Amino acid sequence: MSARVVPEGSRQRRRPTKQGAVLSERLIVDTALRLVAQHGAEALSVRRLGAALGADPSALYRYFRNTDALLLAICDEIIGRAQEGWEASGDWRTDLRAMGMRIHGSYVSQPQAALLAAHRTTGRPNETGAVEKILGILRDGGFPDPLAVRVYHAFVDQALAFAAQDAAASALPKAAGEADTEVWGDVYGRLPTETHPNIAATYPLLVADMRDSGYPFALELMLTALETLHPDAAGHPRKARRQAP
Amino acid sequence: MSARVVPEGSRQRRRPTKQGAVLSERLIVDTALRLVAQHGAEALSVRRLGAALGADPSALYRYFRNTDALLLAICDEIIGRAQEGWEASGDWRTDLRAMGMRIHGSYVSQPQAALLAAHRTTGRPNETGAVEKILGILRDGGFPDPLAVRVYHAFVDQALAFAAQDAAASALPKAAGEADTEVWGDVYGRLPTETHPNIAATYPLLVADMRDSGYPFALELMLTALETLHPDAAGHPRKARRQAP
DNA sequence: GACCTTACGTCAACACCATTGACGTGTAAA
DNA sequence: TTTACACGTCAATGGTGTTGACGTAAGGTC
Repeated sequence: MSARVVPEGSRQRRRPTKQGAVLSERLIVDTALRLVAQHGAEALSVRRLGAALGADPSALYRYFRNTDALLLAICDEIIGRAQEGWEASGDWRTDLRAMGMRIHGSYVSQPQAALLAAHRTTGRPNETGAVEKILGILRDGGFPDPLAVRVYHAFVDQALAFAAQDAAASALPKAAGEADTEVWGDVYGRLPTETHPNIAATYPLLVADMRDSGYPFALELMLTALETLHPDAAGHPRKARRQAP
Repeated sequence: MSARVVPEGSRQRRRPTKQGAVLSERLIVDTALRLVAQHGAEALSVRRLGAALGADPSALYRYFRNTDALLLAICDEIIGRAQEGWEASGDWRTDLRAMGMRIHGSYVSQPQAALLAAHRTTGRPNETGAVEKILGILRDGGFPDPLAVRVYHAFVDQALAFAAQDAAASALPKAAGEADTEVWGDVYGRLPTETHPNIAATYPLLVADMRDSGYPFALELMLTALETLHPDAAGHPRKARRQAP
């Protein structure tokens, strides 16, 4: 049972299932994404996916070695959708900002799948393509290689980490999500000045701010710091404005 | 079976299990943490925890409504440990850096609990305590309230998001984790210069850098940016050094 | 010390999960 | 037309969280 999977390229026989579906890697991934989008991350199981496809669950093992391989395929699809139609502007700040927001947005738009996907390295084409692009932005932007690599790492992990964080918030089972929201009113709103002076003093600001994602601001902070680290900033620390000089 | 759980405060009867263990919320949480530390993330299941305690697995449901409640309890313990023995130095850079690394480190040391808890708001004492401390660092450090709140949000979310990200890596089933690592050698190492010039040019640097967490550098970048945003930096953009002037 | 109440540990069962070896059918190539 | 084998199906294995029923022993009361 070791060589069960035939790679998609060399598949030839397309035998339909009892229920008439003709399976393919593509169809399976799409169905999985639809399943997750409709019924939540916990709805994704081999059995349910088999049912949604109109096939025996074990048929999936003809296409993916195990569920992990299937997950990686799903991840790559999400990464691909994030890059669709992107064009480099030539300014590294603009391009990094756009890339960050695209990655973050794409994952958050598929919260359930993002949760499964955000921490894996797939090595598939869409992923390597994204890595290549971001490294290109930094190197073409004038960052020396060792710095570019460190920045790439921090930048990508920040985008993915926040994406997962925000996706998780929207993907929580409804009960848990409401419980979390209530905590802000029930617990934080009632903390006395004596024990928690800083929370008490800033409570209205806190409640308002915590409603949105912290990523856009965190991203701007990272870009600000990168201005400082950029070789051009060495002698003449420019005022870090986006507008034309 | 609805009112199965008796809150820890009003427990009185301490009946030992067949194997002689006397259960308690505390003992269960500690045992769970030990189990994970010793045998890895995948060793934490109700059945295995029951065995480690010397009790029937279902006995746990006398103490926690479900595994989610158990993991949240574990989480509060982790937040608590992150702050143990911390003392404010008075310098906001130093204190933020220490707090960030403590939170991140503490979560990463308990990957599976971190995964569940990093995006939840518990409102329990250890959590509110941490919020209060970080807000204090920023406000005492001279950040005006609206900025302090925004920075707090970005800072905490970044620490938690990276913690979850890195925790996820160590919490992966062993096979999946190795697969991710291998991808860096098998796929990224073989990408040709023609299609992926930037990856090919920086590959050795990339491999070396991706082995560690991106968080420490991301944290330094955030601190650098905060120097720029701090009111003191307005007229005389100081050279952003940690040493004495 | 005897009695009650009931907390709580135990047992058995349920429904779900991923995975795999064996099997036979239908497809595509020869 | 024959043949090989890809691949869909079936059945079984050993894991998971969770729950209802049950009895025992612990604690409070007298």
